[in-house]
Parts: sequence; C-alpha cells; structure tokens
Amino acid sequence: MNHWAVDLDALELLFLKEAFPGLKLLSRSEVSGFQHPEGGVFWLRLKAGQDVSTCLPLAHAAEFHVVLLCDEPDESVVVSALAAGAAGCCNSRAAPEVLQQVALVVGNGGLWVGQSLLQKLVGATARALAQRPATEAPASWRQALSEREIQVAERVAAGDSNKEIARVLDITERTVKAHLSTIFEKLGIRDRLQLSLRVNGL
Amino acid sequence: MNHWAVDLDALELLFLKEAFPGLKLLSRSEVSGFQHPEGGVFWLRLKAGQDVSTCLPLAHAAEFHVVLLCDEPDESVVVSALAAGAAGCCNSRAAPEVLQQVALVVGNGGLWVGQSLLQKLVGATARALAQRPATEAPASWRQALSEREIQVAERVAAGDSNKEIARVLDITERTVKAHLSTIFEKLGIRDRLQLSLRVNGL
DNA sequence: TGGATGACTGTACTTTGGTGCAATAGTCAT
DNA sequence: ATGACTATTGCACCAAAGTACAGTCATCCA
Repeated sequence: MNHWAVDLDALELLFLKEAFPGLKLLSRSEVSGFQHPEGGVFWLRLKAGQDVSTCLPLAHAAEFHVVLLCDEPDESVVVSALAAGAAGCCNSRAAPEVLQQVALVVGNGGLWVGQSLLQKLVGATARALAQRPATEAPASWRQALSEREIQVAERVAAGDSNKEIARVLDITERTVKAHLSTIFEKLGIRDRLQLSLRVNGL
Repeated sequence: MNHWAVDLDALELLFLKEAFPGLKLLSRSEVSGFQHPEGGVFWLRLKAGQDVSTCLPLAHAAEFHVVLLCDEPDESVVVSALAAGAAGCCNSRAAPEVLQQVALVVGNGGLWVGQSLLQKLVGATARALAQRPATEAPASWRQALSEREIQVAERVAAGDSNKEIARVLDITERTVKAHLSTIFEKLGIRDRLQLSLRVNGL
C-alpha cells in the first residue's frame, strides 16, 4: 500500500512517517493530475474552520483513497467529508498504530471514523429508531398506566383541556383530574406539559 | 489478545480459527460468570430473527468485548446491538482478515461496524443534517416572535414553569406572563401546551 | 369471603396560568 | 420629535390545573 502526505507540516508528518516508512510527500497542486499504477492513500490536512469542499475534489480515481486529518473532527465535518468522497477522517494527532488501522480499513475499500463519532452516529440512529415505532413500541410510559389513564394521557399530550377530555371521554372533569394525578405520580412528573413531552418522546 | 468463540458451529469456527490460532471455545452457559485476568473478545452468534437482548446481557466486565456475528446485519440489529453494549457486529461469513481487523479495533476499545452499514449511518446523518439546518430554519414560529419571546417560548416548550423561567431570565413572573400573552396572540394559540407542541414541531 | 385494584365522583382547597388595564423606559425609523 | 415596537412591572381578577380526603361500584384473585 502506497501512502502520500499532501501538504502536511512537520507535526503530522512525524507520526505518519512512523506509521508508514515508505511515505511519500506531495504538494496540493500536484494531486489533481496525479497518477500511479497501484493507487494508495492520500493523507490530507483539514485546517480548523476550513471548508471540506475546498480540499476534497481531488483524486477521484477509484484506486486512490483520501483520509482527512482534522484537529477537531466533529460530527458535521466528518459526515460532510465522507459525503464528499473521503474514505476517512481522523484526528491529526492520531498515534501511528491508529493511522495503520485506518490505512488497513481504507485500503480495503472501507470507511473509517473514530469511535467517539461512531458512537454518536450509532446513538443518533438508535434514538431515531426508538422514536419512530411510536405505534408499536410500548414507549415505556404506556406500560406503567392503565387503559383509561393512557387515553387521558394521549389527549393531554395532544393539547386538550381537562374540560374537553371530560366531554369526549364522557366523564366528569373531576375524574380527569383524578386520572392525571395518578399519572403524574406513576411517571414521576409534575404537570400536563411534562406529560406531553414524555408522551411525544421528548 | 484472547479470543473465545461462544456457541459457534463449524462454519463460523473455520474462519475464526484461521484468524485467531489461539481461539478458545466456550458454551453460552459458561459465559455469565466467566473470569480471566487479561480479558479479551467474545465472538457470539446472533441467529436470524433472534433478539439482540437475549444474548447481550453477558460478560459486562469492562475487559471483555463482545462481537456479534450475524447472517444479515441490518441497520436496526447492529444499532441495537451496539446500544446493548456490544463492541461490534459483523457478517458471520466474514473473511479471516476482516475478523482480525475487527479484533484490532475492538481490542483497543473501539466500536466496529461494517462499511456498508457505516455508509448507511453516515448517509442517514448527512440527510438529517441537510434537512434540519435547525440553526437557520426560522421554524415559522420564530420569525413571528421577538428575541425575548423566543427565549420564553423555548423554556415553556421544555416544560419549565413561569416561576422557573422568571428565575433563569432574571425577570418577574409577571413579565413572563406578559410575554406569553403576546406569544399566544401572535401565534393564534391559547395556552402553553399548544405552544410546546408548536415549538417542538408537532 | 376478604382484599387489592381500577374507574368514577363529590367537596373543598391551593397553586399556577392567563388576561385587562396601566405605567415606565429604551430603541429605531420617519 | 413623534410614533411604533419591545421589555419590564404592578395590581386585580378569573379560570384552569392540581391536591387532599372521602366515598361508591365493579372485577379479579387468593
């Protein structure tokens, strides 16, 4: 596997050279028309505040993979980097072993992102999946409540007043209040707005 | 790095043994109280249709990492696996080289997911980021309100009481009420719960 | 048969939410 | 300077929300 460092300064080169003894240097201007029979990995620096798009439209031949080195790889940067065609994005002060790991994954055509970001992505997706099946997921608050209490809770969450709820459920306003009191206690909340947030998955 | 195959049958063992010559075997029942001074990686099989939760509440000591081998690792399975504490999830017919890659990442405390899934996660997040430029989208209700009113509206939407809002904004409860009254009129709603629904996009 | 639970209601009460009217003060544009 | 808008607050008032205590029915379970 060939590795090229593109416009990196001494600090990043240190670890990179340690990780890949055969590392070659390249200036940004040379990249555009660059050719090599075997392909390999370009290691690019993304400076703080720099836009991803300014450094990605390089080296789009399939046999070259681009890895960005960022100082603070946050979610949006990495996501847009990968969306723009990069194969990976990692911390610019990553240790040589990590860099080798990245190269291994990227070299096989994979994508690489750091574990903290991966956890964020997974977490975000997990949350999205948890919220979606609102119809079939017991949603936790449901199983704590009785049938009638669920009906009341849903109306409250929709913004109805006690009077309205009493009317549509054909019970006294007093009874609505009674149900609500037990709901609040069961769920450990204090008023209808908190209930609304809970029911609506916030 | 130690590796244990938990309840795997011949087919999966083949590649796994090739990847890790020192592989040891373990039955599922032995896992619960299992101890080892060095820790290592458990390779578990998740059969089609089997629920993730049934095989994850194992081996929660920090020095043990669990990798699930699935036949068809789709998005929801992998996400819930990782959410349940697994360190990775890959195809049960993965090649030895891939397994070694996984072990490397997982052994260092990272998470590992296949590239196709990673692409999905990244894609989904990219789409989410693109669709919800929450910072610049006026969200319709925002542009109708003054700066101060927006602050109040957001706190109400989060479930705060007038008293609490007054405290954090360092104004009188009366003033909070005043802001709310104008908010209600501007947005054509009648109370804080409806405001909450509006602000939270429901 | 007794006990637990849930649905339902009443009276009385406190707290919170929300409005009307009025006033002071700052900013900004005409 | 004058008017429009916003932020702020006070006082009074009403309505809605929520609590405390008590009671009736019905069902289900040991």
